[in-house]
Amino acid sequence: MGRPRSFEQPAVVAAAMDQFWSRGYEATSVRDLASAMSMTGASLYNAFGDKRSLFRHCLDAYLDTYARRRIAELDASEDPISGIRNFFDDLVAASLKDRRGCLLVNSAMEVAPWDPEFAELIEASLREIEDGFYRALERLPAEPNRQPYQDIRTTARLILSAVISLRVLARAGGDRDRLCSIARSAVALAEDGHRAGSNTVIPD
Amino acid sequence: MGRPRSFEQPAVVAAAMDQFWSRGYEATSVRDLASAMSMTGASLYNAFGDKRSLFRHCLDAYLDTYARRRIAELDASEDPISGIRNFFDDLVAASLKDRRGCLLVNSAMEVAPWDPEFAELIEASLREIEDGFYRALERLPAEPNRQPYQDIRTTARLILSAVISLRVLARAGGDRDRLCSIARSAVALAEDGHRAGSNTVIPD
DNA sequence: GTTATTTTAGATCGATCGATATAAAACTGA
DNA sequence: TCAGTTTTATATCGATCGATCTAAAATAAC
Repeated sequence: MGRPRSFEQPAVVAAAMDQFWSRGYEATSVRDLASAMSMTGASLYNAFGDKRSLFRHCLDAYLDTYARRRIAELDASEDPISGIRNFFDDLVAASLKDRRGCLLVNSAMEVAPWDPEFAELIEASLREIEDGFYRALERLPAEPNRQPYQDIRTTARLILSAVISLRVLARAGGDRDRLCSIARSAVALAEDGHRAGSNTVIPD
Repeated sequence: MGRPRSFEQPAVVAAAMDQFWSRGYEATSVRDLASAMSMTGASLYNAFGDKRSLFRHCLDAYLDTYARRRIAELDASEDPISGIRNFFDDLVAASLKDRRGCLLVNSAMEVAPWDPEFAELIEASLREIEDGFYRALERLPAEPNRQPYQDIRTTARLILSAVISLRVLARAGGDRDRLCSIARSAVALAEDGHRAGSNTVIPD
């Protein structure tokens, strides 16, 4: 069986994830990673293959720890509207406390354009989040003072786009007002239904 | 006077801008830049100081060539609503043709968190765009079938956030439907007024 | 205890990073 | 024509990049 490992995989992956999250993929060196993980470079390569594979582990861990956790809470919410409101309350609070933004969105910008495999994973993950909003909107009963949704899928996409811009502005240093404005508009979108779609944009 | 320069500044800055736009700041090497600009590294350093200063020139050129041009067109539009619609029509078309996204948004993600001076410039530039939407909304006359705006500033911010998420998804490979959904919702926001803001998010 | 296997630690690989030193080349003004 | 000035091209600086090699350390199986 050989010599046992002196590190715990979840802990060192979390440490690596923090580095990628803060600095991005390119700007994080293997030595930065090894230092943050309290490992030597040789152990890192032995355990994870290379920098790219380690990043894959980190992205998976991020999705399980953060993104899917929030979606699961949304699915478990009794009232979909308050579920979405809680989602954004949590998102705004977390984004103000931690200015690194969202590893998934950061990677969509930096990694996806140059790595088709990661692009596919990121696209699928964004779709997972979108689907979470879709399921929440589906659960909404028709109410007299709410307009019927023109297209639940479109509304879910708009709520996802609110998440994205909120995360971008959070990383870029946007203040509380900006983040709350976006969060409020996303919640209002879910509450009121939306009237977008009546005017075509770019028919070609 | 000495030997005259054998390059034209606007042309080589545009070439450098394309590199930063495609690959980002960190992943673009000085050799990449020199090659794209058809200059030697020495000439590059002689003319622009260092990599960071060259990037500053590129960001300024981007703002003048792209961002401010669109805002100027919006200001010059006869009808503010069709001005905003044209803005997003142009944005969607450009984003589908060119998958690099927006250099300003890309830099907000990669550069702003680590460079306070660029963070300030980027924040001010985003504010410039927001102010363009603000001026357009201000020009809108009250109409019977449109709700009065609760807050023009908030609406302008939401339209800016639509621009941002549209640009992020464009760079990450989002399809036409996604981009058009966002563009439509932004135009609808301007057309209808918005009802966001009734529910407080994150009082603390 | 011995052997086999795996993980450690430290040194180091060639390549590339941003930046510069040196000197030839190309111009202006006298 | 020639001195003065600036830009050019080439070569290279020390540092760091991702990745690997060697060998010592630490375990399990026997």
